[in-house]
Amino acid sequence: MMERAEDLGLSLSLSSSLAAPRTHHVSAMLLRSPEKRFLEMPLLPAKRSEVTAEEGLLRGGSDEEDGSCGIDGSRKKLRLSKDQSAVLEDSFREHPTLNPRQKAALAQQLGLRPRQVEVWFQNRRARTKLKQTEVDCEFLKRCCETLTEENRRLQKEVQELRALKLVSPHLYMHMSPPTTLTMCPSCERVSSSGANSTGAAASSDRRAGGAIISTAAAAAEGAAICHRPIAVRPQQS
DNA sequence: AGTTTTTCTGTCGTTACCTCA
DNA sequence: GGTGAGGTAACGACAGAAAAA
Repeated sequence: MMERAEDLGLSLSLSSSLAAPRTHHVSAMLLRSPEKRFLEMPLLPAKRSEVTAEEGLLRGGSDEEDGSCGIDGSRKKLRLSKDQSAVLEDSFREHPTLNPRQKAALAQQLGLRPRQVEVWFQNRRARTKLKQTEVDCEFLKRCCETLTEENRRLQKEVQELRALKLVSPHLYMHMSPPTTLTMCPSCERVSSSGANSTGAAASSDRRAGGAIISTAAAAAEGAAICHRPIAVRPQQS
């Protein structure tokens, strides 16, 4: 609450009551988004860069303070310096989420507004998640290929055994037929090693811990166990 | 102690600016 | 110089948790 007040003076968009920010956001949105603006305020300029300085103030006010707003009210896009990015990256590696104190300290250290640091972390988390999703996707694709290949191999084996049965039944009789093609019981959570992991780590949205847990990593544990048939074992009768 | 309201902070989806090929 | 793609800062909407009333 108190730390939140630090932001207050710097960004109007973070004002405190629920109703106020909402209405403020709405007006900001109307000024910012061409489509919605068209729906409700068709006379306003169509592009953000065409928004006047007065409207720029309505939009948030804080831009004025850091000089990121042009004379015409258009907001110049801030490009973080390499040093700033490096510090933020380091900080992110240390803790992907910031408490208000850390945020303020970081902002001060970098000469940015706390809101900017906050946004940077939000975007950084989003990027990390996106990347992880891509990795997960790639991994699952490979799993699928492996399973397909395995399936193909086993089907072939079955065909061969059937052929053998037809050609030389007596020989076949000596080797007891495979009774079952059993999938790993870990699918049913019986495995000793990774039984719990698949479900438990299914979600990669972990707020409190801050750590992003890979779904693929979780799946990997499960998959490594369950996609492999335990045995096609002749059963002694 | 339980309920409602407020505040804060997270994700998600999107926009728009900027750079580069 | 114009253009499209990709990266990313910034934003609004919304949800959920915690604190306050």
